[in-house]
Amino acid sequence: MARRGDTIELAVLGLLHEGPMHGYELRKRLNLMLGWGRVLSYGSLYPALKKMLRTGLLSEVTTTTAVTRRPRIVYEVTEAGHAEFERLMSEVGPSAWEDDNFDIRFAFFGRTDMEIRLRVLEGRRTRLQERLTRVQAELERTQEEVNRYAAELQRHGVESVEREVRWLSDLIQAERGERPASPEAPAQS
Amino acid sequence: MARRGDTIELAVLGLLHEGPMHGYELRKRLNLMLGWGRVLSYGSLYPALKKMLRTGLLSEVTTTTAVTRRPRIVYEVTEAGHAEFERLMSEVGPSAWEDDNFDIRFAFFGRTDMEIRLRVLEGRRTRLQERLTRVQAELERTQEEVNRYAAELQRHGVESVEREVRWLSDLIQAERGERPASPEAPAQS
DNA sequence: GTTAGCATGTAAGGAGTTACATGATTTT
DNA sequence: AAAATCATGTAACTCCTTACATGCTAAC
Repeated sequence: MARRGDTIELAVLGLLHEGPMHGYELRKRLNLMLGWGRVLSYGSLYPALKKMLRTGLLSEVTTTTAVTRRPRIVYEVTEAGHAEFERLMSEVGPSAWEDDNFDIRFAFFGRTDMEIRLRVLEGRRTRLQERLTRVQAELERTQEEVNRYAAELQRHGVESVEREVRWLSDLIQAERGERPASPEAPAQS
Repeated sequence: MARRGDTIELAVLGLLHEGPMHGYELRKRLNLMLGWGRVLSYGSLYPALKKMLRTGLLSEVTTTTAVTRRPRIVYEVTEAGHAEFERLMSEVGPSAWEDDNFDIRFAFFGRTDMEIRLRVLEGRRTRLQERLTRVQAELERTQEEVNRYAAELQRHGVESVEREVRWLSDLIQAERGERPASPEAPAQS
């Protein structure tokens, strides 16, 4: 099962699919990718890369091409790495719905089946809708709210989540429209 | 200076202002408050409360009222706690702009000056606009983007941030309109 | 030739989660 | 009387950041 911290691993495997890279560049691309607020530090990237070398998901590229370059370590994905990438991308459980995990997974959607994509999108949508229901119920219960600002924050929060739900719905429809969907339409999981 | 982890402290001080509470209830209210995804565990709340007792920000309420109740520990804010709350709320540096910190601060805006409110709102808006500019610049530079899904994610992200910027702008205008603003209008910090 | 940026790492520590441990009280 | 929920805590562990340490290369 995918633990929370597999996010970096998945991102690295996905990025390296586009071609071998060294750590410094990986960090830049990564920060752009999951870059809404979060910035990944060297202190967590490099150890992660080393671990992935140890566990055989990555291998060092033997720098045959240019001898003039300084000693930087270029990584590429191994067979085992590809397998792991596919295993992680096929996870459709809660770990795929958390914010960071979802974003990474989504970015690499092009390399999964439509069935998986739909399950992840629907899973996240359901999760968000549950949150919405719970918060709105709670809001009614505690309408003692004398606090204008707290109320405004809640309102804006609800609106943002509702917006994301609509976004997900559009994406789901688009996925379904793409191909006429298989005979046994997978509407409910 | 407010470190990242002062978030719980600020939230607890702010919530207890409404009246004494015990840990279990604080957690429920807290989770509702910063509850978009994050859930605070006992393992971090109780140690935090103990620490705040030690440092004198909170005191245990001597349960004079009901003797029938079971042994639960009710906390209230001390003088020092009130002072610390106000100190934290007056911080207008980067720590006030981070997502979680901002939300908590915003929820307690009713207990600060308009000047502080404006500075925090404007600070966050500026921060978001910077991010936006950086990401959009980066998007133009790397338009090699063959990846539909990654591009869609970026688009949605940009839109969300733009929406929050508009929200902040509305709030800032509302703050300014509330009172006709002081003679020396504080338009720029 | 010295500053700025590329590039890789390690050590210490912060902040919080999970899992464990315990017991009282209310509900069924 | 059992089960659910209220209520408080601790220990171990995870993930990550900050700060430190190092050295190469390009630009000025």
